[in-house]
Amino acid sequence: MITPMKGIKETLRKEISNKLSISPSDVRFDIPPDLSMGDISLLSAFIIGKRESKDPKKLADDFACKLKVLPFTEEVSTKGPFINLKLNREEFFHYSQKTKRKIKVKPREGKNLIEHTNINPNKAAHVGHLRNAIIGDSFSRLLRIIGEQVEVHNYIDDTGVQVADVVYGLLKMRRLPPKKWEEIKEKFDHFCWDLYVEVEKRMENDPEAIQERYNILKALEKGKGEYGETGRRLSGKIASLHLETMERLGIEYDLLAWESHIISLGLWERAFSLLKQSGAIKLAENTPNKGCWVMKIEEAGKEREKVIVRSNGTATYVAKDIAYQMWKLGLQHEDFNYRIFKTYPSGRKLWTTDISDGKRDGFGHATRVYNVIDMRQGYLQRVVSEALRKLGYKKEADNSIHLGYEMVALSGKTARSMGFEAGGGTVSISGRKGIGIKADNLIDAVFKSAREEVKKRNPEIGEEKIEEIASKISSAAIRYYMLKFTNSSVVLFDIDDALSFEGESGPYIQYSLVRMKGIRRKMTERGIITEGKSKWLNNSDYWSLIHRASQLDDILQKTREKMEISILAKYLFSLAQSFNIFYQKYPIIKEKNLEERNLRLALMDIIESKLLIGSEILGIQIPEKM
RNA sequence: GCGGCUGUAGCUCAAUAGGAUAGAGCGUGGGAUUCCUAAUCCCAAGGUUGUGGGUUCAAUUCCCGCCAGCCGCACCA
Repeated sequence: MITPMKGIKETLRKEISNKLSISPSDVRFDIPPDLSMGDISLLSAFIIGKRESKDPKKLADDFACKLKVLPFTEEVSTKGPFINLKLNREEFFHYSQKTKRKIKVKPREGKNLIEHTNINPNKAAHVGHLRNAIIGDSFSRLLRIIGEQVEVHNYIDDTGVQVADVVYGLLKMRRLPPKKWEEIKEKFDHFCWDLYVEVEKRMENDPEAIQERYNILKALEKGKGEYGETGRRLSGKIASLHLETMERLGIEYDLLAWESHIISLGLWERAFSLLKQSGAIKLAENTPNKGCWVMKIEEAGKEREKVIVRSNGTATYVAKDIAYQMWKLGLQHEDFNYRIFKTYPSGRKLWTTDISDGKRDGFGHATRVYNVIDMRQGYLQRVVSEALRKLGYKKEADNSIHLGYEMVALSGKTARSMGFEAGGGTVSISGRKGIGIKADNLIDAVFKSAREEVKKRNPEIGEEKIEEIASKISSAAIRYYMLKFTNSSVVLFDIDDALSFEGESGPYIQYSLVRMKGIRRKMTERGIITEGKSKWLNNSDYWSLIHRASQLDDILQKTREKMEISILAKYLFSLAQSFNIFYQKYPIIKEKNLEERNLRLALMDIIESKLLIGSEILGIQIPEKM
């Protein structure tokens, strides 16, 4: 239940359950549709009435009588079965003022390991990858702001087929070994994007190429020879380019974890023996999977078999994932070495796993692991967690959390504008076919459009400053666009919508905050000084603003619980909107009445504090001017 | 075939654990700037919440059937 001011709600819950002699879980709050009815509504009469088959209206009246005196509360009334509380506005206002920067969500114990991005290091990142990284990054920011321990990992599959394919393309189709890569004029990952499409076409009907790919694949695991070396250079170079792309949107990581290191560490061997020992997997004898090690999975009352180890003895993708998930949760003995990969301008250090050199450090050993992966992987994620359960790690299985979201597809209009076939409907992104919008290109386009806008509005500002502002605006626009949809909704990526700086968008929130800054600046310029304390003046517009602002803590808690950043995004937009409406009606600097002016300023401060907390989580930076 | 998700305004999406009058943005039509930033604000039009039943004081929300769409169900990653 979202109600204003989390702290007050908890006090009320205790008090009410005492006075009515009902269980605290029967004390359920809501917000009345109109604040003239009350500020918080109490739904207990419904719940208890239903359970004890009593008339809820009578119960409500009865309860209301017993609740004459409550903390923070001025008036208790009923409307049918609803019990509505009116808070003492003056008291609430001062409380809000005092606590405007505090976050009252209880941080959970233990370390959260959040793994996101995980892009195959063989070609440029596209808008689908952006959704992943932005959701993962915002969720990390949320937990960190709440005060929890967070470690962000980016797993890099440098031994997979996708890398092998581009190695094939570079060496066999283009004759471009690493030392010739500087001849490539285009951005390297963009070059590989097109090359990958060509390779995929070749692989469709060239058995020799397919055989060669298999040889490359084997070489990648060892990391030796021309193939191994090229693969290492390729994935290293592209992973770095991905990091640069993400940095443009303010996304940073703590650790890069390389699949090749996981393999050479031998995590799978230990997991394999544990799985055999515990009986979690069995050697199939009669089924179609004869000769494979399989795990029985229960799905909708039916038993299915999932192959974990192939009949040729090699481990499948899920198998390696089980082993690695165990490492993340501290269930493996072996550990990597680590060294610093790069230092961000913020001073934050990005580490990388290594095996040959470096030192040991305390990565992993997480209490909770959030794997940010799209929903198509839901089945495999369940298999991983089920494997942990079968190994007896029940708690760890519960803490292996799939933060799933739907994929990004191109809207028909956008797909056609880029020259892709798009019947009437939408078009799925496909790296293989080269269908998609590259992340860099999107960022460039939004940036360019933002720069024009800033220039137009602020002709006096220098080029460098303009670019700084434009980059903040474009980043906010893209991030908000990717965060405003619920996880379960497929994002129909529309380039015009993504380019928009108006309406429900990141720049809208920035604009509101920039205006607030502007008001404060103007006041200083004009030498207008406000007295320390502001007095509460009753006005329902003022009140509804405070009421809305005070919901932030509940929103944060719910966002964490549901792992649904869109809840916070929507709330921040509506809060910014409330301020804009308020501001239109109630000027601040112009206001002659000192008490009114001071109060409006105080309200602005409260809204600003809440918006700043939220913007930090969404990864929206606030420019000086817009 | 089995399983999952989705179906809400012209379009893209919200709607808290079943709550009071289903809300935003875009688009459309009209309006607001001598005044703190018009990337803003105001007004209007726009809905049988896919469909048929059921549960109840109350259903967009829960249950069952049907229709439509998307996604999984590899000895691919």
